[in-house]
Amino acid sequence: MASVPHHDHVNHAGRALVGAARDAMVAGGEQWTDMRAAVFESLASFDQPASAYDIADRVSQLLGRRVAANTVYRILDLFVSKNVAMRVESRNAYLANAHPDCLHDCIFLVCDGCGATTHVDDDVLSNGVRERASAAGFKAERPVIEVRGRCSDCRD
Amino acid sequence: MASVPHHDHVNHAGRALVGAARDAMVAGGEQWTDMRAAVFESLASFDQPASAYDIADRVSQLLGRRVAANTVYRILDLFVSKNVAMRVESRNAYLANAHPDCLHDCIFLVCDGCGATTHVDDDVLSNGVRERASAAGFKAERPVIEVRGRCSDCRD
DNA sequence: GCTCTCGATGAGATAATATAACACGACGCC
DNA sequence: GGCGTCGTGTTATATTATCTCATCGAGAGC
Repeated sequence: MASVPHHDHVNHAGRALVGAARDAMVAGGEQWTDMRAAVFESLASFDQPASAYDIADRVSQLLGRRVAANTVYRILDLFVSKNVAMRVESRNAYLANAHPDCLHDCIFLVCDGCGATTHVDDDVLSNGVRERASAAGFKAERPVIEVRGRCSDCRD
Repeated sequence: MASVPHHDHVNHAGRALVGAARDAMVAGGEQWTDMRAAVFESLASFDQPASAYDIADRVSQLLGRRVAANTVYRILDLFVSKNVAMRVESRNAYLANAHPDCLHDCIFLVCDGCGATTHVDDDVLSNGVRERASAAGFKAERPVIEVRGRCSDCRD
């Protein structure tokens, strides 16, 4: 598989992930409030893309009080804009970003069997998509590349 | 721009488009009922991706009676499965397919200014995405490549 | 300390998108 | 006629997303 581009970022995990998210937010001029921390932790605690409502439930549990969806949406939108979370369009769901510090157009492999979603980067491909858009006179702002299919565990 | 792959299909328009859709459906072993024709015509009458509810409204108008969303969804799902329509995931909306007879993974350029969505094909890119998925042990079934941005009319 | 403003959150309502459950009629087949 | 399948109608409900306005606290300027 020598031809496949690799990714050698540190993949922040657990509390380190939270720290990386906080740093990225602060670096972007945003506050890191308790609520935002709670939303991020909840988001990161899923092993699959989570809907805003899933997250709202988990945040509510975490904080011991009811947190409304719109609070969660506001924060998720902010996270996405700061590259701390990513939205999986074809599932209307969100993922924590393991390396917010580095900017890629990412490619999601979304398993229709188990829902697991893996995230790969391939700048050659994503630049190709951007170039293809430019060639059509289009100013690419946010490429969305997601592949629906079956992960290795869920193939027949 | 000689390096950009082209597309030389006949782009069916108007009634010819409807005919192509009907043929594709029939070829796929599906019926072409009045309701399906009405949904397809309504879909094709939009110059932008249309939501199922937009379509339901237009079908209702066309038929002079109330047609419920789920009827439209059923038919749209069928259309998508037969490649007669396509779903734009990042807008929760649908487009008629101008050449149902030929199968591509398509790339949508979705303008966040005016909503216009153009459809390009680039088998080199889409195969690249499929290969990238395979390399990760993933069985690609439906690649989704959509680019959010600004069309040439809506750039600053 | 006081007040002003601003950003963050709370609360409730509502909109927009999508699916479920079940009934009914048309049609083909036996 | 009796049965099965397919397409649609009808109603209800689930899920996702946004809007509006109120409140609260931190910091700036005085």
